[in-house]
Amino acid sequence: MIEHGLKLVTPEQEYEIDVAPETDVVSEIRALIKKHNLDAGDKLPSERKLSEKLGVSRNQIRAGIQKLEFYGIIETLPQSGSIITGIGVPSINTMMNDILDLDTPDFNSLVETRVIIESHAVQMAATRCTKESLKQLEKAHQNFVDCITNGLPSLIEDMKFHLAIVKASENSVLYGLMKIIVPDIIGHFNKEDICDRTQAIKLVGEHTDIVEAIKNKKSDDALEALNIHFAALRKYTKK
Amino acid sequence: MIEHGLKLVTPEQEYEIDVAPETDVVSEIRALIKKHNLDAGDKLPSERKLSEKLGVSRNQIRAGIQKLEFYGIIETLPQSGSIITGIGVPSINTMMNDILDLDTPDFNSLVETRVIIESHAVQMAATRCTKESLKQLEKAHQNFVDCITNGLPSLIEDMKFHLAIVKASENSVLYGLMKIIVPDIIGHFNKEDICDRTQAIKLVGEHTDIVEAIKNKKSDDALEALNIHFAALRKYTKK
DNA sequence: GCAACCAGATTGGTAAACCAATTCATTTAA
DNA sequence: TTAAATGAATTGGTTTACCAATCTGGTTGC
Repeated sequence: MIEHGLKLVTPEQEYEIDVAPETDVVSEIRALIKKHNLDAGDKLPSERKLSEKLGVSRNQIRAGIQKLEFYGIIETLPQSGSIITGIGVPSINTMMNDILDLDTPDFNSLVETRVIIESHAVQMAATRCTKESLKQLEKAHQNFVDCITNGLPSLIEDMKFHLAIVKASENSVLYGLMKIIVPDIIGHFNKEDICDRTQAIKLVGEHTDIVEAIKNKKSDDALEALNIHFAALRKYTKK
Repeated sequence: MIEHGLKLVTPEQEYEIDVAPETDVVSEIRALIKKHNLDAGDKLPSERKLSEKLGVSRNQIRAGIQKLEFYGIIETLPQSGSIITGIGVPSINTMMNDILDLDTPDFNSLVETRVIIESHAVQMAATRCTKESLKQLEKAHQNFVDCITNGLPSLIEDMKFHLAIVKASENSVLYGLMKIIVPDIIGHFNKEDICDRTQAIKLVGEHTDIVEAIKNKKSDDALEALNIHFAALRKYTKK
């Protein structure tokens, strides 16, 4: 059964890459979001309005919205409307469970993969990150620090920081994959509910080291700083 | 605009991991596929039949089928029915374009990411692959060899082989991510249409080296063999 | 015997009507 | 003046019925 997941296509068939159906409803809606500068939390026009505005049936609008919802870009509330979440990350939990036959996407695989991605990303970031993504990285770092100093839950901000690292790698695919993984990481950590003040402060220092290394274009230092960061983190989770 | 992709959630909210709605239609259909031992090419029962059988409205059935179709698990033909493709890999092309605002998911990022994933996977496979996944790897290798010797297009089988390597790493997440990437790799390579007999034979040798290294649990050798393989491949694509 | 053909049943796709929950402006009572 | 109450309008969700393409199986004509 599982092997079916491996089968890409029978050899004699031509492999058809599904090129997007062009003026797709999804694209239209996305364009509309962009055009109206809709932010996270804003409401989308009602399905009927969209149906009329885009000149397609409400069914198609609904299909598009459902897809967007699956992506995690919007969330639709019954009898109320669809709002923009700005999350935009499908959880690999459900996705993997649907695509593969994974019974339990194990945490070790998750962490292992995360370490692989970030280890490369941090070096790539140090060698080639742009001014813009560096700025975003520092901003994410600052947000994390603020969270810690104010005693607020910092897990999300922590992941955002790490996401910013991968983004700074300027590798769009790697960034995309990281985005797919992140919700699962957060989910697993949330279960264990890690929150230790002294540890948190240590994390800030480690984050700072990483940022500094990237800023100074020291690829090796960045990797080392990341490894230190992960070592602490790993020991902490291996309880 | 793009930054929205980074926003996971506003700090004050609780992060809600979407646990699957249990007896989802998708799961039911998947269970049905498994139960009836449906293979690729087989037809799914009609929407109406499914609706009656599962005791839910046809709309829900349609939604589930659409999701399955998005996953690439099934394909639905108008006025005919839905057939099982067995592909089961969503194209990151459309997905990334929808999730992020990537205008052009660049090929370099794709290859770079692939190299990263496989480099680790091949080592992990050498150290910890099971008898079962090793068997699958060898089978995939044999399929590729057959394709080459028969002069058939081998790109798909090639990717299946590499997929089998990652699967042998016994890291489910890494395997999942690889599956997401593969269609795009195939798509890009298809455009360039690489098919050189002498090159192909060389590829077979390189594949063999990789398999042997994994079989002998030689992690370093496996990585080296993979690097050689990629070096040739890269030079070839860098035209 | 065999191929072409032609209805009727079946399919996924679509549109419209309906439902219940929510929203929101207006009214009403304190 | 303010806050609770109300009801019409609006929302997403669901059901229903219908459409056109397809498939199926038997019949017809050669």
